[in-house]
Amino acid sequence: MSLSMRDPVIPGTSMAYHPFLPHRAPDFAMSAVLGHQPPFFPALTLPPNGATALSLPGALAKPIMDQLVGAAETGIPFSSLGPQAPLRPLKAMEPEEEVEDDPKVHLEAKELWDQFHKRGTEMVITKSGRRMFPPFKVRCSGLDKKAKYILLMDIIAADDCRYKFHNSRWMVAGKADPEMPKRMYIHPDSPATGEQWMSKVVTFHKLKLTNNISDKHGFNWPSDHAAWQGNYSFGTQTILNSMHKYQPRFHIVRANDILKLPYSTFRTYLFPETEFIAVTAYQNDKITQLKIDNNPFAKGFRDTGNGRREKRKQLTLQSIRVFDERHKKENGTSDESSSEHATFSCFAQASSPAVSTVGTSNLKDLCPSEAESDAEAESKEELVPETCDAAKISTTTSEEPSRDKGSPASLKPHLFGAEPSGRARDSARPDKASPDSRHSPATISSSGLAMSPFGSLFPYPYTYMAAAAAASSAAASSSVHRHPFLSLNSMRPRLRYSPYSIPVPVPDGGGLLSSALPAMAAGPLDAKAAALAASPASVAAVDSGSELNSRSSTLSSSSVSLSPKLCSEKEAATSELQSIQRLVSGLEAKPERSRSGSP
DNA sequence: TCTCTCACTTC
DNA sequence: TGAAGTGAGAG
Repeated sequence: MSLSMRDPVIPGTSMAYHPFLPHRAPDFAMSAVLGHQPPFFPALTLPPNGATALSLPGALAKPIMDQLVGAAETGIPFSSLGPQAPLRPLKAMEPEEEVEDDPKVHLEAKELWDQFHKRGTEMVITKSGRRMFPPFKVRCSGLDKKAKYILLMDIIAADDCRYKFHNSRWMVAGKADPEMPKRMYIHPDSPATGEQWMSKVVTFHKLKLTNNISDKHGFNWPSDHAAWQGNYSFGTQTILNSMHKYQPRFHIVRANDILKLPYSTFRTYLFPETEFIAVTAYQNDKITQLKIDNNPFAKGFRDTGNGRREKRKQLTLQSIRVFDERHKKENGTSDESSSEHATFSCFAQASSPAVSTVGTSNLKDLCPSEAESDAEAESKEELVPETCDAAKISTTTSEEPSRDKGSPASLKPHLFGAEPSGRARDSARPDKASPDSRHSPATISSSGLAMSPFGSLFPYPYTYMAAAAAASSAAASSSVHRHPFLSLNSMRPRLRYSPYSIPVPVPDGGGLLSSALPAMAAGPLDAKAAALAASPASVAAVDSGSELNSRSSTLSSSSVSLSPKLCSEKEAATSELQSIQRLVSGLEAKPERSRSGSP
């Protein structure tokens, strides 16, 4: 029983979406119901507001990443820190005075990202790790100045395809390779106050991309808490598959301690223009040139200057001219002008409303196949400017609350772009002022997304503008229909998504940590199980099931079998519970886990 | 396709 | 000054 790496891309429940999700969270929750405490949480006590939290005395405080990395590098198995470290329960976690926040995130250097995106951004991955360029930078606003936040970033597979660069364009070359271990990058300044975050551009330039599955820059969560196992690890390098398409995600978590992450609400933001294909060597010359032109470190390769590129150019200039002359005479024309847009086709298509389909999910719609004719490609090129214009509407995303828990049908316009998102949304939310031009005019409820019975792409403008996926639902575990833009989720005001909930009393007016989904609080496992059989309509009330509904209703070619999954989950739940019992009883040694994680 | 080394860059 | 970040290009 294991979710695929790409699972979070799939629209689903906010719970299922949670990056750490705890595909085994329900198991743990069940154990809690039965009175078992998670292993390594020696004296777990529940704070008065119902939240469950622990903190490490300073040891894991800021800068979190440095210390986590340090622990990893010094060979200290992080998983061993749990029982040995002086864990202490948060005694009286006073219900904080929680100032309402309404985070908005603005992508920095959007124009540059757009330039790359329309050509099909490539990011080089190496064994030792390469940085992203352009670097992922955002500016936050709307945070509670005094509250502390942890900012994170991860990169998820954008679809289920493997690509190849053929005839100057990216084409689908088959099904995606097996997923790599998932990694979450915690911004090294975390946690910091909202004021601090808002005072500067938050940059994730230190995150590196690698194709080295043995990479040692990752480490598991310092606990054998079931919810953390086998899902995400943390690290400064994220492992990707070459020739696969990826989508970076940005997360805001209101929490003053990293150990509260599993219990906290994630607000997730996607910027479609940051999508890219991982490569070990650049495929598209235009991307190479863009990198050279814009990356300071690549200055030496610019035409202007005395770098080796210039020297080399001079040396080969003559031979190139001879070749060009001959080539033109033979072909009469050059494909130079068309290749630029052509290379973008697979990117543009993935986000263009024009290619949304109604009906079952069709990979070919997501990823242009090689069989696609040039004529078709040409026609798609015309979409490019339009799509880009839509993208320019805003780079600021907002996690907007949704009060729309309507039926799937009522949400279809959001999903398929039948009408401008703002209109549809505004009509459903008359009390919500029209968003300004910088902010998302659209808000999609998680249930709506999850309930999409068609598996079609989310229209680009909508997804783009409503990228706030707070709680964003990107979850789910379908191996076929997954698209980050579908992972939009919003909830009724202030009802934020909690990674998983522990079934404890949740008093009204509780803090952030008490915002677990009611359905899950009532019994996560049961809720999930119920959701398995739920009809699309019923999912509106059971967020945790939306993932599954989405899966069952959208995948025509999915290999996922729901019932077996449920069975296996229950079996695993039982096994997990037994394991926890043994651990609590000290009868079982902690399993040593690979720091780099395993798929 | 991928890995490694190189010359060149920034910081 | 040196560590680290670049794409090129050979293999």
